[in-house]
Amino acid sequence: MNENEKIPIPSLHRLSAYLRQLEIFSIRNISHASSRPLAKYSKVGDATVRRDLALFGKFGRRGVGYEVNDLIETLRRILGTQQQWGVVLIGAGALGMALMRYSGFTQRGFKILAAFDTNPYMIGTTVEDVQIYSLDDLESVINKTAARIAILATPSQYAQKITNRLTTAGIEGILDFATSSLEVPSQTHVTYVDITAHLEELSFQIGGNNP
Amino acid sequence: MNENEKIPIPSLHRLSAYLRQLEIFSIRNISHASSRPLAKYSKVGDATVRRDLALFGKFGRRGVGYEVNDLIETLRRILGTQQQWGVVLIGAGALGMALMRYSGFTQRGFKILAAFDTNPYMIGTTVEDVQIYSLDDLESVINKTAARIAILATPSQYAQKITNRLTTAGIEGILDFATSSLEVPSQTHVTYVDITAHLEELSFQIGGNNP
DNA sequence: GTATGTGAAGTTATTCACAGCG
DNA sequence: CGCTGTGAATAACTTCACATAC
Repeated sequence: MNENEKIPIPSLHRLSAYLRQLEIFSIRNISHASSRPLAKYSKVGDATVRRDLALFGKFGRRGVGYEVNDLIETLRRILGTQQQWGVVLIGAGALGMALMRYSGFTQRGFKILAAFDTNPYMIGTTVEDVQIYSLDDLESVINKTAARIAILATPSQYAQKITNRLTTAGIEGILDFATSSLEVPSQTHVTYVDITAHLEELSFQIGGNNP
Repeated sequence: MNENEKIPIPSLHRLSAYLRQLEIFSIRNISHASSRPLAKYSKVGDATVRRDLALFGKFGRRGVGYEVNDLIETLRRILGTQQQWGVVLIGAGALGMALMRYSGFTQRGFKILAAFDTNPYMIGTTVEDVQIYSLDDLESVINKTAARIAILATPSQYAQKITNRLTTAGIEGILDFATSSLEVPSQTHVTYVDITAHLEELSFQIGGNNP
């Protein structure tokens, strides 16, 4: 309801989960969904779904639920993905390639505008219409493309130096696949994808149940 | 301290973060670390680091801090990654390729023993010593290799059916890159990596600061 | 009848603050 | 004196439960 209220991070992540689920409902031509089915896929109660949405407004109808396509639009507006975000990808190795080949980003509001690498055999080539530039051209290409988000898919040891260049060049958000924590100016946002940490979570949980 | 106490998931994830940081300290030959530097890289206070570790025991020395290599060993024992876990990879597309080529898993206790795909041109080939099998052979290879963890890197629409086969075949933990939520037996553990959700988090945070 | 939106209650997680040990 | 380990306090998050609207 109050747009300026502070949003709990767990709520924010669940909004993405609701959106994924709603997109599936939409494809199946399901026109309405109540909080119960939306909750089912997020390991929370239905009250939490309603509470999460209530952080931003009243979108449901009592006795009916939420209109699927409306709520999709609303969530995209909340998350800011009704507009298309320009993204640059640093590192065109195996992971970078996988990201360029994944078409889901574009559908969801994120367009990879350019990729960068230091491998001279790659520079100048394109992958899925994404041109690979020399890392030397990082600043100029960011400037030209007006990209605001960067995905870091480089070896960890280069991550901090590249991050410094990215923030100086005006990048406002960084998604980091490297495992070391980055230092950034306070106005820059960073989020981490640590696949190993997820595997460790599984290892712990499996181990704990097998004493 | 109490091994059977329930561990908060956020604490568990931070243990992985501490471990990453300690591995870096170890490489730099830093022998001791106090809770402060470990906290610095996890956006929490130093008391939280001590609290997280206290869930499992007393590992520090007052006035000194924690012995880096000892704590690495302790965290690996807690997380269960002193042993090597056998992992199967479902889907040898761009993402699966990237995962096979990433050497960090093996160093951290996770060994990809086999990969599966439906593409006949890939079946029978190997990538980084990992053999790619037909999806038809899923059960027999899981049985032969005794893998306990699976990584799902297939298109979303196949994820649930494959998951059913995985759990029947005895897989105990699943790391899912697909975006739809999986139904699994209660004893099976699942964790999700949703890259789009991370980008949406950035979009929200950048948008919120630029009204 | 059904399902939202929300005060109140309950639960879980984090931080404070300091005694106590090296 | 520095830093851990932890009881007590605080903050954050989730769920309950129900009045309210369709």
